[in-house]
Amino acid sequence: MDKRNTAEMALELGRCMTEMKNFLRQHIQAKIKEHRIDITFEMLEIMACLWNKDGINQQELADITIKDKSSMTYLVDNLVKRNMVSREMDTDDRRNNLICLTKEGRLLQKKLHPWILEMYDKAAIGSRMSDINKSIKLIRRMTENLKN
Amino acid sequence: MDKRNTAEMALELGRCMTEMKNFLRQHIQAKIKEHRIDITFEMLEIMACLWNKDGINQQELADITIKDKSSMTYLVDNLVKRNMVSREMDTDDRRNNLICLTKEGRLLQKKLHPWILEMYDKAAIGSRMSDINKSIKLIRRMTENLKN
DNA sequence: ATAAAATAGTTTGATATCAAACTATCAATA
DNA sequence: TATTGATAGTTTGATATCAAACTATTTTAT
Repeated sequence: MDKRNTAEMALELGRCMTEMKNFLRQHIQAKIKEHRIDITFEMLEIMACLWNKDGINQQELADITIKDKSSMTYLVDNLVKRNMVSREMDTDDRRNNLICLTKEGRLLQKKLHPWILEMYDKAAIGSRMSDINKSIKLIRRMTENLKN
Repeated sequence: MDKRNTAEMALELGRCMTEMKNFLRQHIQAKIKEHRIDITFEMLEIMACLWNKDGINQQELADITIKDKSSMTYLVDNLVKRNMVSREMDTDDRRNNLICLTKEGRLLQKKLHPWILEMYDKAAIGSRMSDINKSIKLIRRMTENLKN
């Protein structure tokens, strides 16, 4: 596909990114189903953050996952219902809900986290770290450009 | 942000991509509001396809925009309500709905399309076409890896 | 010290997405 | 030509997103 100018290429880049995310989503959904786990892809995104760093607040989770804070209320509600996390009051700043993994939440990590990393590894096959890094920088610059 | 392995970098890449898309979305939404136009970002994605090639069917639109075909039914319904497009029966293959721009749809193109391209141009400032192309290839390879 | 601004979270209603089941039409083939 | 499979589109119900208005708390500035 030959694009004539940078605008068209940026558009094509956006398309690829969406396509990749969709495939990733489908794969992970399939794996979740295969493991008979009652959770969605979006909830799993939250869990993955917590496996990395437990006990952070909803806003931080929203920033990391690039989601709206009202979506976060919704998703955390659902994770609480599934006994994966609990909301703990932050005594230092009472505006915060600290989201903490339950025992069940950590159990899920053992089951799924290695597999998720493996999936990303698979995606990255044949790509040099320096090249991935360049792409990250490129996209970050584009985002910055849009901000101004 | 220093990542230790390719899996983490692929993850970070995904994050950047989502972030960029969100910013783009916000900018475009703001512009739509400024112009007092009754349309959403998602509907505009469809319109942009049609400005490029009019009279294609819903499945093709879904493939280009990476959307579900049921989402397409929904979005085209809404564009028809707004008099931006019409559904025309394809006499060669009666399974197809050919989606055609109305006069109003083409009028919107004059108003918004140059501005949208300008927005992508702005995003691409400071990036070489060859670099954008490398990123596209990288992401396409990752998607291919996931397929197998 | 207090008023104003910023931040975290919730709620609401509109919009969009997704998967799965369904209808209608076309294509392949035996 | 009759059956089977593939494709385009719709419908449904569950899920997720988004913006905007709102409450509660904390921070900043006067």
